[in-house]
Amino acid sequence: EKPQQEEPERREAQQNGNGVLYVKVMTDEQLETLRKQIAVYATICEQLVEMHKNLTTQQDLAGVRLGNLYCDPLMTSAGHKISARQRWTPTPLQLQILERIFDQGNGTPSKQKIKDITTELSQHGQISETNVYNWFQNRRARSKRKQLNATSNNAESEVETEVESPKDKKTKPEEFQSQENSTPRSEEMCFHSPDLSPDLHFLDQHTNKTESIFPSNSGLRPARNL
Amino acid sequence: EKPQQEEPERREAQQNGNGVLYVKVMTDEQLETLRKQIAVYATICEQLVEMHKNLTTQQDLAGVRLGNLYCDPLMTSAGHKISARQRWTPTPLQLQILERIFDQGNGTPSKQKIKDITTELSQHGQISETNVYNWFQNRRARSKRKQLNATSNNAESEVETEVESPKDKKTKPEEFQSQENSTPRSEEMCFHSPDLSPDLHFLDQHTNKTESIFPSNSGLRPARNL
DNA sequence: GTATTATGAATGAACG
DNA sequence: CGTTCATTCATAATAC
Repeated sequence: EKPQQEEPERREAQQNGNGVLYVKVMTDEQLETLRKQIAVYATICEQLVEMHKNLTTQQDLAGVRLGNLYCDPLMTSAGHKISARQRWTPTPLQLQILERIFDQGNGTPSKQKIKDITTELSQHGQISETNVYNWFQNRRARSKRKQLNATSNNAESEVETEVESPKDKKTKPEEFQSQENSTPRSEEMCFHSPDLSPDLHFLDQHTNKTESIFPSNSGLRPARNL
Repeated sequence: EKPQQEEPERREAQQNGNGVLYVKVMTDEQLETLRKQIAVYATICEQLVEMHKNLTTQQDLAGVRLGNLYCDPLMTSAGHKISARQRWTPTPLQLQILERIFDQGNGTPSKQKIKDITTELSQHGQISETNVYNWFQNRRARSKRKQLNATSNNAESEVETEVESPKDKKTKPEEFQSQENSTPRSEEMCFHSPDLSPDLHFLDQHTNKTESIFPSNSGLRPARNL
């Protein structure tokens, strides 16, 4: 079942300085549908959270654990090898905080700073100072590499004027290499709003300005009730 | 009840052969971002629903089996492909060249080398330096792993444990190394079960049709693993 | 269609 | 700090 306006191929060539930039094209209706879907999800999530809160006031969830109780499917024959995760993985909340700190630009977290951050983050999950230190090291290095890559093969900035400037955590240099995967893993999923809307912008191909798809303040935050 | 936000007019006139078609324009990157955001919501919703079910039924969590039941009204519609590519796939020709270079033993793909190779390969299909870099990384890593596995197979008797290998080099005594949340608080609650309640009808009161503009199989699939 | 495998990409940690 | 390694995840390709 599909929307009425049809066009199998909806790529359109758009000229920029360097040649052809491929963009996706949506109709108004499709956009509206999309917007609604997101809004619905947002609302549902909030309601479910609310529901959950009500329920948990009477019941503690200490027992809830996603154990590897079922053993490791990969090691069935080997038997007693319980694979423990050996590398730290930041929870979404931790990541969010880290990113925020990183974005504040104070590039070099001092020793003391690391300690503080670690303390704060440890409230949201297991973490060590080493983890924090490494994270900043990696974050900086990769950010820089991306920047270099971007400037080297792209002299022209067509979409720029983005909200973010110094950190560009999502600026994707190549148009055909659009991975940039910050895909949330389900194990790390939690209730926090996945940071919707603020960074989403449409490209105005005529004025070279960007504008947000949705109004930033009311946009995807229905929040009321179903 | 419909999320209430008024969208200022952001139409753009775009010429096509048949006249003026009003469309929205997104870059690949923007589309990808959007898609991920929705996916996050979808996953969160599933987890919340699951949690809610667990709580309301006072069910012992150890016994919760997850069915691969997909009942996502938002995602199951047949969409058309808006977003095409997600990951680079080398053409046979490119692969051939890459393998040849790899076999030459100069296991060190220097930065400049990468550039050259990329340039060469781009004549046979779309490719970026990152792709080349990743390819060599992966190629080397997997080659090495195979080697290790092969030699350890010699020992026999013990059934293969796969991940475990006599690689002491990296073993660093990390005192605070660990992952799993030992104290789940409500914000961090995570569930692995991809089971979605069949009787959730998200869109019912918003629209009658449940269509998605995204292909159901290309990324909005909320659950991590099938 | 569904399950499995191969492999591109992301990333925490280590090295120099 | 920049680079590299090791591990993990998601998905294209493929088998069933």
